[in-house]
Amino acid sequence: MTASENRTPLPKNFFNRPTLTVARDLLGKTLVRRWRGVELRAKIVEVEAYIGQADTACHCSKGRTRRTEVMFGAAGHAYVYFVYGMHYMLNIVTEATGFPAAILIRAVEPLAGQEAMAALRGNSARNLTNGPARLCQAMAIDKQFNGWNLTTGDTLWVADAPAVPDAAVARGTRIGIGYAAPADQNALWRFWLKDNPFVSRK
DNA sequence: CTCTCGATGTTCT
DNA sequence: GAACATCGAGAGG
Repeated sequence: MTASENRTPLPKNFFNRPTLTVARDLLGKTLVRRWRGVELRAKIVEVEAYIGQADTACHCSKGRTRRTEVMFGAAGHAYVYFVYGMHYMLNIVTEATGFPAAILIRAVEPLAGQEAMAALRGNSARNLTNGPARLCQAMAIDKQFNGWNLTTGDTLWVADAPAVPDAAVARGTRIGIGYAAPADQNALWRFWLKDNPFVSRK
């Protein structure tokens, strides 16, 4: 088995660390989804961190509600939410139980199962996985995975892959958070792989 | 390439 | 009732 075919799920301890560290280390790892007998695989190429109740960009800044409950839970679980009346977003919960934080997966690069992904997106779609809602559609990720344990290797998980060197990592501000306080809008909490064509924006 | 705009339903005020 | 961690279509350069 080559590194690109690794199925070993990242353990809870990988996610139970400072969110910015986890975000940076998630780059290059493999998102795996078993769907109707097909294994969909994609490399994580862009992420954003949402950290704690003091972060006004984070949903958890509104407190512990039915929606944000998962973020207050154990690391390594999925936080999937619905926005704009039509889009799902995939996040991974980080840090200790009781501290709300998560990482939004913003873009991935398809590695296997591209035909199924294209069918899920609608075969006329031009952009397969370069956006948080697009990748959810391409990998059949919806509300059923909210609260899903991503560390067991069942149905949806993150597989280990070789670490990405610092020279390949870029960092900037988060996207689509104009409602947040200026300091939070300016935080460099978005990470992506330099020059990767599947990143959502330049 | 850029931009503007509408879709659509859950969540919280 | 307003806002929303977005996307795709359509108009224009």
